Amino acid sequence: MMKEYKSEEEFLKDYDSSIFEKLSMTADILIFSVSDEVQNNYRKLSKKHFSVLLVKRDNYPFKDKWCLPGGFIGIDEDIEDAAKRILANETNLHDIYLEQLYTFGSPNRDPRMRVVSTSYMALIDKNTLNEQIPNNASWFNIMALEDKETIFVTLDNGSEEIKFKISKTLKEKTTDRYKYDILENDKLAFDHPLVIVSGISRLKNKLEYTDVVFNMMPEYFTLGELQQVYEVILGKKLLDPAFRRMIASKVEKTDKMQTGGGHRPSVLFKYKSHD
Amino acid sequence: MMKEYKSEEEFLKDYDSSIFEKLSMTADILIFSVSDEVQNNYRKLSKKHFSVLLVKRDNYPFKDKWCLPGGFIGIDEDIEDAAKRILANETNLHDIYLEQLYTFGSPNRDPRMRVVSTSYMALIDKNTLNEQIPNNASWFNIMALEDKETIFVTLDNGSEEIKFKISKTLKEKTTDRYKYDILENDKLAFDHPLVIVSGISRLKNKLEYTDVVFNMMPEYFTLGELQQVYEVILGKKLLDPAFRRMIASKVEKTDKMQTGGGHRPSVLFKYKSHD
DNA sequence: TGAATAGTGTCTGTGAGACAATATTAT
DNA sequence: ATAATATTGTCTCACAGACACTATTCA
Repeated sequence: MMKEYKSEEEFLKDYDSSIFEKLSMTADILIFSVSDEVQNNYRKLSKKHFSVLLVKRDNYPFKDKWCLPGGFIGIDEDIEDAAKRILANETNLHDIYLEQLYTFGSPNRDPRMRVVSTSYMALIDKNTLNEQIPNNASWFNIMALEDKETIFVTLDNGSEEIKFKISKTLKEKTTDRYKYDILENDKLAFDHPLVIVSGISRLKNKLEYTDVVFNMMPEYFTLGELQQVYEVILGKKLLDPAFRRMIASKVEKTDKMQTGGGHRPSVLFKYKSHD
Repeated sequence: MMKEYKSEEEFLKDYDSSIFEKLSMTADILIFSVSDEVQNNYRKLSKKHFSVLLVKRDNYPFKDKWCLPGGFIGIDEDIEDAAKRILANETNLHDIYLEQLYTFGSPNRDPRMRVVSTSYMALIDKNTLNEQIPNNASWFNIMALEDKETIFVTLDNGSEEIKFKISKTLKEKTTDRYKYDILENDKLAFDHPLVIVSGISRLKNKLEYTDVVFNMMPEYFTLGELQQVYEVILGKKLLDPAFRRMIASKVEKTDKMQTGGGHRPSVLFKYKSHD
């Protein structure tokens, strides 16, 4: 028989929080950015890559595999604060664009015990990274190919290549939501291939209807560079005039010019808020 | 000094999962639907309302306040499975549209202890509810008014009215993401006003670019009814011809007609997948 | 007949896709 | 001069907003 309490205070004094078995939580962060490839042809622009920061695990479980920067959430720590803490650990950056993505809660994600993980996406401009990233961390360029039912992803940091394959199945006919399953994966720990794929998908969508891209850009940029960033994340070429029309209201022309390439100089723009 | 392990198996055998303090997790579900208001004028259509299912708490904490259907997640239970279990508890429905929304993780959401909650949104067609909902549950019609910085919500189940007020602040200039804070709230438990508001916002967005609305419709419906559902959720009137153009590719005319109102009969349509 | 809803026609403006054309630089 | 990128012009087509008009029912 349940005891009758007269007030909330009385109830809380008595409350035994151990009646439900508790679990551990982590926050994992997709730190996305854009990298420039060194270019020797003096005429050509340096090619841009879409990239993500991974960390090599130096401990079990999944020792020597790569994973997303992450960590356990403190018992009195807000989840988003935990994400910020982890982000600052890796990059020493603060006040960064950070968005909660999805909470992964399959019972056997982690071989140690029950761990639920909330994933976040951070968008950074690499130029603001004045400090070095930690030894065990590395930027991987992302190449993703996608057909109706499969996603092929290759991550490349210049010396190592990580490939994995994900199947996608429409969850229901009324939406564009997919259930993702790992088909092939050697080098990534946990279910992080799923986290990466869902993050890429979210970012692609956000590019189309928000201004998030400017979180990955320096203060001044050319429209050509900006277009390249869109193209490399969306994975498709865009038409110049259409792109410029689309972006026109979001940017502001400055009196600075980008010169030095063996071609017509380009006006430098900056982000203009408001719409 | 950390012990050196030779293999993952060896490591796991030794692993002590108690080194991090664990926490509790719940799943809370926004069960959205559409209700018909009884209508006595034989000519008029019955007015539709956007509605959500709430449960009256019969226990501390927040005794006698209303809250979203929810419950603790079992130590070996997938979060989404927990959400389905809770949904079935309240409605006895299965195979329902269910979407993860957001994970709320402020340290003091729950006065008992640290509880992180993942919220889900379920969309149902009330006509498929053959069983009664539980005694302590009730459908509330949603009326939401919104200006630049505040959201006023009134929930009404016919005999009781719940009002609350939320402030919204743009998180950053590059997106349309808002930080919500509760300004006034008497009758709802926990941070559920925030959950409700973020769910409404998500649903509004989804209406515009997916077919989720059909999860709330019966198999056969008139375009007038369908338009009313859009209008009542979006909180604005739509123009008939524009609405019909927009919806045309998603529905299929049937040979059934809706008659009996004091006005021209209406063709019954059904959802047509593909696009 | 009239209130109420169902359904269509059409004008206009906006904006995206497509392609062509011109402009400017360093070597 | 030439390769490479920067930038603009313009035609067409699709589509959304707006408003007007016609159709059909039942008390």
